[in-house]
Amino acid sequence: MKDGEKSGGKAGGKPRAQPAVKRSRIQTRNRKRILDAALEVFSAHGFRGATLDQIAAEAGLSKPNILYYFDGKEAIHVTLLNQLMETWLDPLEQMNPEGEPLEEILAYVRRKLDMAQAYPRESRLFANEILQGAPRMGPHLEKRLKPLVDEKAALIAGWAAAGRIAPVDPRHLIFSIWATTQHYADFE
Amino acid sequence: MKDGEKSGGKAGGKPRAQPAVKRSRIQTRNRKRILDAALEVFSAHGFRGATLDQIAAEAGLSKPNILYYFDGKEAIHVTLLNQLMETWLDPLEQMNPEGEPLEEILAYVRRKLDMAQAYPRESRLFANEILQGAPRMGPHLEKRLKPLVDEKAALIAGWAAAGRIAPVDPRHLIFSIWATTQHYADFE
DNA sequence: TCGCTTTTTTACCAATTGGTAAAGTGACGA
DNA sequence: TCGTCACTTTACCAATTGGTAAAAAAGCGA
Repeated sequence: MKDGEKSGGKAGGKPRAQPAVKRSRIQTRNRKRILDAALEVFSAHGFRGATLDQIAAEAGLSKPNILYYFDGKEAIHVTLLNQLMETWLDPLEQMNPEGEPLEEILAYVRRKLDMAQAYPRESRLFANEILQGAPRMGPHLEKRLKPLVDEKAALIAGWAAAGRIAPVDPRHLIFSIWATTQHYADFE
Repeated sequence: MKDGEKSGGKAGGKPRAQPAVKRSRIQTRNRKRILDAALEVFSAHGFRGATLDQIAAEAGLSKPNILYYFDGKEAIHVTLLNQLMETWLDPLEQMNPEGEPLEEILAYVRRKLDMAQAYPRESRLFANEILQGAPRMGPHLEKRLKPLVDEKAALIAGWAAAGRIAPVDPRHLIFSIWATTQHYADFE
């Protein structure tokens, strides 16, 4: 998982993603600048509240220049979301089926909390997207998040069934951990 | 707490709030329609994502007609927030200092959860506002929310000090209750 | 029914916003 | 040194959006 674009021209035109995504030094640098700026602006104002002008100003580039690197406002947002999805899911992913149940769960909470404090903008970005019903995250939600949650929920359910932890609804547990840690990020 | 406007013309002009807010049947009905529509639209799209046209359509009124009743988009939003603030704070307010500590806290959680499920739009409205840093709620936050939280936090701290409940940071407790219940509303 | 007030509509704006076309600039290999 | 291609800027647009002015249409008390 790295980009988020659907396709692209073949050669002459714009430098969009492609099976073999060769990127010049300038492209790498400017795409990074744009995504950094977009994270700042989107997380502060939400998708609709953010403007390309703000992102451009924050990135130190002109608006048309930004549209040279991305297909549009939505493409920037989608790219950002997809790129951060892995980081976002990582704490849950790391939960180890072989570990000591309670310890694993607490470690997960700790990782989530650390992340929410270390990356409040990323947290807000996701919170905002979820509040709007995740209109630009649908495919990825289904493909990555849901299977992962299913898997870990089954794991926790197994622990509970084996009497190794108190019986809880695993989904509710995961869910309230999200909610709490995310809100700590929201308030900084 | 009822309105949210700052002042208003004296007689002939528009029907804004005033020391003595006499409202005709039509005014009462249409203001209600507008605020209902605004709750729907603002909670779904956030402040900047919502448009007056959407609110007007939802309310079944024309845009200029809406601006006859409210000073502008922001005034509608502020009025809505202030009007719902009491409802919003009510569950916490009801926490009884004389009651059995654990029971009171659990009852509070239950009330919050009930409310989040019964009024998901209101919950989302607040969540959205908080995510943006509560730019249109500042004064009320300070004046109502903060004192109330201070009061109840002190209460919980007292219970903990007296050994009647396990020692916890009261603010964190209140906070995580908010977070969790609110997120249940976000996902419906 | 008349005359006055309240409410609603019609017809507009100016500003903002996402986006484009095309000309210009610069780096770099032949 | 020249041509080519990658990158940037300038100059625009069309659509949307919050908001206004003023005319038209209800309401309504006397």
